[in-house]
Amino acid sequence: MQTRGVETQSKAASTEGGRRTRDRILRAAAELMFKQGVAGTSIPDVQRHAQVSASQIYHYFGDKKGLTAAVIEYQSTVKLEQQRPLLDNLDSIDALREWCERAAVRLDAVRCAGGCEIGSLASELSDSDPSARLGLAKAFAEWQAAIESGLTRMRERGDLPPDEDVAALAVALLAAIQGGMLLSQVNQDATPYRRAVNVVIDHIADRVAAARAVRPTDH
Amino acid sequence: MQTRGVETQSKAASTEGGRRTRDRILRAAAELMFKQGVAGTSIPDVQRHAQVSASQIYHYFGDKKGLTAAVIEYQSTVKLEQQRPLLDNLDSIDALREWCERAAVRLDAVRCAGGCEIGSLASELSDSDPSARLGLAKAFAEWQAAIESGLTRMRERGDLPPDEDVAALAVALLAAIQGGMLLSQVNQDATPYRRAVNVVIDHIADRVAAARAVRPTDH
DNA sequence: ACGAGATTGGAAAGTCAATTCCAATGCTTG
DNA sequence: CAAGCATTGGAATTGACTTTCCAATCTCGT
Repeated sequence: MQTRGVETQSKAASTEGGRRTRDRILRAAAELMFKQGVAGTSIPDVQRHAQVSASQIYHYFGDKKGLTAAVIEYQSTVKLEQQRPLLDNLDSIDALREWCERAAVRLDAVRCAGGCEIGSLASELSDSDPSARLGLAKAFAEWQAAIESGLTRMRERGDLPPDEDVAALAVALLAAIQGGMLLSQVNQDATPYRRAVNVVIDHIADRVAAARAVRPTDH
Repeated sequence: MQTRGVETQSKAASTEGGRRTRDRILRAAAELMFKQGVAGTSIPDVQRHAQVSASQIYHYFGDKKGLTAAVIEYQSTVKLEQQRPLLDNLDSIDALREWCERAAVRLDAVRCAGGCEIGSLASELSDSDPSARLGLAKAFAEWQAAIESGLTRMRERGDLPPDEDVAALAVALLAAIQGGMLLSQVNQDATPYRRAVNVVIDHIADRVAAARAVRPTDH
């Protein structure tokens, strides 16, 4: 429980029905804000999509900013949870490739619409909504930490050179994912994403090879 | 002169004064849309900033979509022109580093606000405005072509292996730039951008080393 | 069953944006 | 200079959106 300033805070639901309503609103808002952007999503839009009245939205989320904040938190946790099994085991080249390819398949499925759920929100809100920016920074940090943790294990295991800057590699991979998704979104084709990500992973693979060269046969 | 559909087209100015007005509007709109996003920039905003009346904007650009399209074209050409001398000579590791570092310095100067002029527009408009998407895709394509062209020269010169996939490297660098700028924007710190870009350039440098290994002493 | 708080519907206020319109002024060309 | 088009100012229209408000209705513990 952090100290909050004047910011609006969303209220939890007390009853079962309320919980379902709140959830319905959140899901609808998340979907719409992803597909049309935050500014492009009006409260009436959310009302229609979630089949609720305006008062319900304002009851649970205070105002649009509160709803947006809730959507950010929702998307962050959802994306993290979806990838949890993979995210916790990014300690091999194959695992990295598998994880990134999973995202590529999703891109294909939606014709690259929307790009990254978090990235799109970040681009739209970072400069205008400081508290949103913090939430998004946290989401990216968790992602980065997951990658870095896997790379660190590889380094400890000797798959990467002892002096390898795994933090830089993690940032580079995250950037490749975000930038790749943006390029794919603009081109409506997942190829740029795949290329960008694969180049970075190739680079990591080269580092693995470099580590092997020093300790040729360890396992 | 391309075949246009129902799209609004911006009208050129006939008089000198008109030209200056049109320019003032364009510059103001570009700046505001960059700093606040397209949706966050209203026509009255542009009016105030450019010191013009509403009719002048509608006179020269038809409607907001037309103004947005003009801004996209404007930003594309401006960014390209700004970097022209560097862009045309991206045929060495040093040149690549210099070019990317130039952007990093700009990021520092604005505390990473706004990210990339083109990237931000791309993220906001790609899914909602098809013709904007095309314009942005073109801008990215020109950038990618410039990088690829430099890398191709390096390959022809023997600085890169003959079978090196320079298109993939170019996309990867562009993605690192875009993704890195996004991460830097969210974190209000240019470090992520620098790390992401440097990792990719390091990778290219490794490839140069690989090419040298095959033809040790050529020059 | 009763009362408090939770939840809901829907109207209404207030704001602001996009766009249109028309009248006025300026410039250019014959 | 006079007609004609370019340019400009500013009001008016229209519509949408955010948010508030109040009067129901519902739920739940006691």
